[in-house]
Amino acid sequence: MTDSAKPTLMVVDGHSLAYRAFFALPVDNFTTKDNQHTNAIYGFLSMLVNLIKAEQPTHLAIAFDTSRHSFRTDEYPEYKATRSETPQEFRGQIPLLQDCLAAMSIPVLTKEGIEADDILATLSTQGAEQGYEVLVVSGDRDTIQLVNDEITLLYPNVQGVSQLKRYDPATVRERYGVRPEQYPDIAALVGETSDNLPGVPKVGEKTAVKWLTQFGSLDELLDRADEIKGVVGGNLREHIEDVRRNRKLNRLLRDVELPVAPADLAVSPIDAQAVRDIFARLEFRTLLPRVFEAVGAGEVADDPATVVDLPAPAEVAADEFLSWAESQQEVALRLVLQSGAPTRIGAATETELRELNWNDDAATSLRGWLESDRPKIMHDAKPQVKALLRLGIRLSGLAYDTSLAGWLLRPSFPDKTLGDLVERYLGEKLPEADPTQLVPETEGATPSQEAWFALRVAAALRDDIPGTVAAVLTDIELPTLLTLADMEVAGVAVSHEVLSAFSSELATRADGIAQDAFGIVGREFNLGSPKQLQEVLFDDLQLPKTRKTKTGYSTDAAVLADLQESHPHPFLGLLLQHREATKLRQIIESLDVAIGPDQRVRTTYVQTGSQTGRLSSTDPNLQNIPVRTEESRRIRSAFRVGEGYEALLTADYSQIEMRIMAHLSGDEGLIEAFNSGEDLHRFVGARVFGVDPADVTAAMRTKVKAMSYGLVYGLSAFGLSKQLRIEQSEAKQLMVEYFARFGAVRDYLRASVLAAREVGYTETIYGRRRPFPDLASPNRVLRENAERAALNAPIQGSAADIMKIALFHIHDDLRSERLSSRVLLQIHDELVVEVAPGEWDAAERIVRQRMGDAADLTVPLDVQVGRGQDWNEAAH
DNA sequence: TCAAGAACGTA
DNA sequence: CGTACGTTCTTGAA
Repeated sequence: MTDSAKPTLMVVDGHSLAYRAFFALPVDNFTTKDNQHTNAIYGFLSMLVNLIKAEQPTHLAIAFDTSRHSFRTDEYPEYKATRSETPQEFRGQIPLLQDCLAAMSIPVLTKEGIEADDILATLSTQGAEQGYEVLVVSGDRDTIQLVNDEITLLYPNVQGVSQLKRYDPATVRERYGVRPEQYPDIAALVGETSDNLPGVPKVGEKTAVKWLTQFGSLDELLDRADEIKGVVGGNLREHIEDVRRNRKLNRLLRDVELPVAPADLAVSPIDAQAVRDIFARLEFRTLLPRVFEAVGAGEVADDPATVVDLPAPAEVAADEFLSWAESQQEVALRLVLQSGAPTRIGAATETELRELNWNDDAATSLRGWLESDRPKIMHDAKPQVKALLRLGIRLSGLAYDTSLAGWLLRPSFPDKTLGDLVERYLGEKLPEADPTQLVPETEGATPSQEAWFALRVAAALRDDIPGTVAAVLTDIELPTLLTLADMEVAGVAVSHEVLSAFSSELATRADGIAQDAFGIVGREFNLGSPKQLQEVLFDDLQLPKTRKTKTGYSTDAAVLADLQESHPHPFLGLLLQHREATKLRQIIESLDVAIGPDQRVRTTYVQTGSQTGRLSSTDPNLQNIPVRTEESRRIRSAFRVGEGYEALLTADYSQIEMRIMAHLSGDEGLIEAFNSGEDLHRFVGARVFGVDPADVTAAMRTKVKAMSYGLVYGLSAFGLSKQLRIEQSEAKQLMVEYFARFGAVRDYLRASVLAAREVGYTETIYGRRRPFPDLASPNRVLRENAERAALNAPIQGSAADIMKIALFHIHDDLRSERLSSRVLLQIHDELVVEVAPGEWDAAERIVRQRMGDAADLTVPLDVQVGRGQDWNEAAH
């Protein structure tokens, strides 16, 4: 059908399609480390690449509007006047998008006072006349008028920019019932709300089409308007001038003077390096190969980004490796592990790669160098450090960890693998063996090659990372990493006997409760299924519907408690008890299977696991072992002192976040509270309620306590009222009283969010940063969520910093004093230490001193220490 | 088999 | 309509 010899001209309305992409793609996933939004750019380019690949245009141009001002607004100032202002986040992306297009050698066309669609109309008309197959890509319906046998319109679906609908004359007739050139007549009659062009009231597409068919043309219709009967006829006669105006404005200009003709738009080779540079800046990784693929395979082969010249690794003997490593200023190091043991070791400088199999001989030869302070760069060092520790080798000289550095730079998008970082910071591809193939087609990188990549990523990161953040890496994170490695290798002793006894007790109880519950309901069902539970609650038992969730109605504990209050029912109590028993059992079960042959449980701390600087703990998570209820603490009593040790020591910071708040806000009342030695909530309660500290009742204390804690999270009167189960007005009043006494706290919180909006990130006391692009979001929900998180981040993050500093100092002190006592667990503001016989006093001294002195705040850091044979006992 | 959602444990 | 996490289970789609 199409003449393959015919050249294809594709003209695109850049503005309208980028705008659609802007709303289609979540901004969260498209924000660079310096808070540049890129969703519109990415969405547009992604669509363009698909188009180029599918349509193979020989000639291509993208047109943009210059501003909202055009000859149409001159003629009719209200034109498009109702459109809300385009968000700043969108407008800022247009110049960058144009830079991308320039790098891809795609002409960008604009003309002052002319809209993109007029440029499209002019070029497509010229193209059709000059024998091109023309494709118009636009999200503006006015371009339908351009469609003819030579010109096809590609129009985005409602879903977004990924799907484009093809309009040729037949499709237009099918969809709108008229020939393409008649579409503007319809639009003139119906009007276009988005352009603020009102049409004839009560006239929709159907009527318009009927009239046009009847009268043959718009002019004819308007001339004989008095022939139309009824209300619509009157409306038409009344709005006849509007229709003429609409028709005038929606006619696209086909004779705009342009500096280029279709022939000048021939697709030309892209500037691979320029594309790589700007994509690196915008942090596009997956797009790069797609662009190269779309523009032709020839370009890909020549492209250094996908085919990096890997230096060849030199296989050496251990002693050779050693003498080479010792002669280098700084090397990157990589150990390949299998089941937690090294199998191969590689190292690299910028130009030289050395590697060998790991064996006893290698261990003997390399131990000295590994344990020396000679600087070593690694990626995700912790597992490798642990592997060496298990062999009795204590790695030292860890100078850089690219995984940690990447996380510090962008804590919200952890680039997990070295490959991720290589793509982001080098714009290259780390060769990876296909894990799904037994005999991979592509070779993966060897350990020294991976080290070589890590070395170069480290260099790139060192350029990017701000000074204070770099200090957090060296002064806090790297020493913490080495400490965590020891803690993870040590593990904590857990008694299977204690756990399994409790577990079977709970199983029996859960079964009993379930039977009772089934008795009440009259049938058996799965209590753990929210779906079945809803049937029972709202159908069988006829209880009122609760808060909605995405999939139905909530049955969470808070909701059930409310329900129990308003509509008491024995089933509800049983359900809650059943939940509690089964939950505890689950936790016990997962803990039990994690107990190793030496009776110890080993967690993995994920150092890059949070956006605030906290650690997270997985497999199993030892940071969420129950503690709230007396019964649940039986689980903690299964964590006990290990063989050869004397006691467990627990040490926790009391109210560290409120202390940081006092420090950061400088609130004199709060500072006094902490210096007075009085119980914090009692002191605050006395101030807020205007009574003597001795006269603060339990209820008063509960209220100010909730308020104080809530502050750190950015609570609202609504949230506070819900938490305390009091009227919203009372909660509001409580907040007013609170801030009347502790106003500097509110001032600080406000100022800190404001400052974060200015610079785009928050900072802890030590300079750890967390970006918050959404603080500038026009979307209220997003913005307010960001505000609460931004308010919390410096506080939670500073607490995390302080604990890390205390932690590695304690670890280092215990080692340097040649003590066998060791830190086992960190639970955000608490440490668990296993104390060796005779070392209690020394251990306690070190812990108290290092935790108390970890930071120099305007208020003291209070540390509570406990001792016991198990974790529960030690907590007292 | 996998992903999403609900629920719930901790600080 | 209060921050930060991880795990378990169910469910529905693949």
